[in-house]
Amino acid sequence: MGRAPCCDKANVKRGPWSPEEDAKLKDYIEKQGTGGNWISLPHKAGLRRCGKSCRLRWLNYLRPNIRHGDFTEEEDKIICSLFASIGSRWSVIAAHLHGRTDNDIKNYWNTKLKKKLIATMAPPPPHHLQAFASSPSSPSSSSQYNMINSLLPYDPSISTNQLLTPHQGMMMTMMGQQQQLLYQEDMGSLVNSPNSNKVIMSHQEDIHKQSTNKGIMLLSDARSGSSTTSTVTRVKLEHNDHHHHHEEDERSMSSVVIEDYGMEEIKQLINSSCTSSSNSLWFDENKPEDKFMSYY
DNA sequence: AAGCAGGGCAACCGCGAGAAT
DNA sequence: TATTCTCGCGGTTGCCCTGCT
Repeated sequence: MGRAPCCDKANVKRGPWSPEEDAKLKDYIEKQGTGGNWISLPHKAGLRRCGKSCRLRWLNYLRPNIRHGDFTEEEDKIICSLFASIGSRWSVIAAHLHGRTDNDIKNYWNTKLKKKLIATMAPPPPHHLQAFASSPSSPSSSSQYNMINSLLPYDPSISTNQLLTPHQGMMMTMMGQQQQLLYQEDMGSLVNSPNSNKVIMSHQEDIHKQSTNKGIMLLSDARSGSSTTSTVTRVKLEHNDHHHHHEEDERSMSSVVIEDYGMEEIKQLINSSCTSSSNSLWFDENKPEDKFMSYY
């Protein structure tokens, strides 16, 4: 059984807000407050709107001290740094940017900042690029390096070192929420898993269960099937044997396929660049166990 | 001038979490 | 303890504007 709708959709107005509606809502909230109940607010305020719509309109547009447009470089830094460390938790990022809304930041990231970041990186071929693990510790291009250095650090309270080290724990805290791990025996059949979190949770078990497989680890966004957010972003050798029984296999597979740019790819760009400027913290290609452990 | 494509942004949708009952 | 309700969040959609042909 589905969830009951929050309002009678047939009797509420949808679409863009008129100045009159804005004025009604603003006036009501300024005088009465929200009363802690957005569902009943529109009726009290004389609006034929869904409570959720009112809330969104107030939070993203009408409430005092909202700023729109013209993100500063400093704000870019903050957004990129936080995105690299916590992912797409826009509300948290917004909390660090006075007067900005999560929606604004999300839109800004999706439409401008992400592209800006990608454009600044040395653009790899979009498909079947051999990269990353094949040269994980090589210096970034100067443009990439400069871009990232211009982005980090953003805040004395969150230093570059804090952001990047101990990198594995922090990055995997983030990735544990956002990414999935899949094991594929065949690189030609890469697919996204609908059970990403479970895969993360049971990762260690799977290592043992699948210890006989020559697997690769696939990382991608776990949240949606959107082409912009869940594209296969990175395939990297999964060192599936902690006891180094398959070193030959590993050597033969030490390469990465980047299928497309998605959210995770951007994070990787940010972080791989960060690591380049801090002595390659992602993993040490000479330590196979690091290839795996860094994703925990 | 008209049609088209792409970008930007406001708004909507559905879900999870926590509070209330 | 179970169920219902509400809020808040992130992802997605669709409209409008602008630039190009």
